[in-house]
Amino acid sequence: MCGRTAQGLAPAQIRQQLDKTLPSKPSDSWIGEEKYRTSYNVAPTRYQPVVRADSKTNNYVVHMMKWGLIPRHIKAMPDYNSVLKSINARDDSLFMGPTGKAMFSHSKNHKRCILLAEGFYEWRRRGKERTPFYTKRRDGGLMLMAAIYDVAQIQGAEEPMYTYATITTNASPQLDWLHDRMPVLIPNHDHEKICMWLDPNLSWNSTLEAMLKPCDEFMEVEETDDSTPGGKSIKKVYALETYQVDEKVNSVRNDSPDFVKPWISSSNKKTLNRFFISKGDSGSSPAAPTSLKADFKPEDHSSTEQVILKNDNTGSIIPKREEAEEIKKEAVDRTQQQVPVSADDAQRDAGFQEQESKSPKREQEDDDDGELRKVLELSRQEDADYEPSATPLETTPSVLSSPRRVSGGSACLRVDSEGSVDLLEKRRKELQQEDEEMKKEHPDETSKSSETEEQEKKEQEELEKAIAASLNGAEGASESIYHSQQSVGSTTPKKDAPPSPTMTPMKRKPMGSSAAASPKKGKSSQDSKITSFFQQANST
DNA sequence: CCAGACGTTGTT
DNA sequence: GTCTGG
DNA sequence: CCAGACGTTGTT
DNA sequence: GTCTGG
Repeated sequence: MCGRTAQGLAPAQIRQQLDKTLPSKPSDSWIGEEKYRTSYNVAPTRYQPVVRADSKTNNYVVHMMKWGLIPRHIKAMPDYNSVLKSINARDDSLFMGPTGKAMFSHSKNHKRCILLAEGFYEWRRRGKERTPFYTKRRDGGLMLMAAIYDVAQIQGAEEPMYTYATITTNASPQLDWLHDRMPVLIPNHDHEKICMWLDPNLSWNSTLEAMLKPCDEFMEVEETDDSTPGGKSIKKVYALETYQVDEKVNSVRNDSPDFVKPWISSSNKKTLNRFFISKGDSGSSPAAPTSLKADFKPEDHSSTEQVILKNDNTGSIIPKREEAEEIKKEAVDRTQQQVPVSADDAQRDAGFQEQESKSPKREQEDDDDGELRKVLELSRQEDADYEPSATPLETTPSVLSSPRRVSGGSACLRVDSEGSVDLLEKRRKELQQEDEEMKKEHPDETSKSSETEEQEKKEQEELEKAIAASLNGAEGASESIYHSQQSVGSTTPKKDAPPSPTMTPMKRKPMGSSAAASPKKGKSSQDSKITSFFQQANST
């Protein structure tokens, strides 16, 4: 996960954002600034700006580092695969549990840093199909991705090599439709946490450990209440928004500001259309976020809902009927010509084009908008009784509360008490047993056909959620958390925290005692590669 | 003491 | 480098 | 992370 | 399939 990021800000803009974000003003020095290139398609092995503490100047510095952690004791250039495998560090690898890991110990104690990204890409997988989605902060602020770095003296290289790895954790309930992992984010306005994370003299402790959880940040937005004309209220929405983007982002050779803008795929158009034809709705439509209470003004960075829904400060994010046509049209136009929609965007786009002027032109969108126009035409007719769908996602909470989702769980991995692994193991066995019993009692439900059916249904729900996210930013996702109040990943540092019933499926076994119980897979070839990774160092 | 491991993701 | 296992 | 390449010998 | 390149 999290193998691609975006950072389209100019250095001056990054500095400006940083001033707002860091507890103290960072030093003006930006190590390796000449390596910086704005890019909306940042892949592993590329240099990116991270913030770290500089113990010499006792200040924060921005430092261009290479994505893919190479530990300090590596002396020879590691092979390609090894580097690739170190672009992320799992949060549970950092815990000092019964099976503490050696590899990251130096970094986690003394070399924590923050990657300065604007957002990250994630590919949603459905079978062999991969669809890129982009996730960014709703307020357009910097996305502070928790990371660790290290300095390696590679034989033959003149300069010491600064490399980093972002830390991953379980996906939040708002994002787990997309993927089961996500980067650990540090809340932009929590100076204390930022300060602690960057403190090189602060060794690993429970407070730091508690930061390693899925993003559960919400931000307040003002909404106008249609049922009470003129009335305004404060609503909390998830701090991140996610939407589908252009598949051109797949290839790292491509780069464009368009990659971080919403993109409606033709396969989604049909489903999209259903939202607009949604019928049988009351007049109580959810309102739009009109102004953000956070420090970042919406006009600082293009905000998706403004872009797509042409938010006009009068309130409703759900378009009035006549507006709906224009919105849909605009969506078409965007997929077709991808016009910059705000002055800020235009400015940024211009800057980007200037920077990338010599890069080959990407081919014009070959979209079959004719088909979409037909669909829209159709919708216009069927649309006589168009009413905005209050919550297109009303059907989706079942996804979150589905029993299947409950099986497994890894949250208690972050608990470092003795016996936590046993607890986990126990819980896991319980769940497995439940699964077995389910199969016995309802063999039909577990039969392949109905399973496939269920899968398809789930996928459809997810698709709708994805599209809703595409249209409404995090609006839809935030809706779902109201229904499942428990925040999945917000594990307390408490030692005996029981597994949460809403935990996401466990994809990985705990290491150590329990892992020893199951026979290891035959991956000797890989082992030898791993070994070579670490031995290259010591051999010289 | 020395030897050996040390990573992630995606598959199903 | 640093931790575990023998 | 995804896309794209993936070979040798002998000749000038 | 597997490896490298970006």
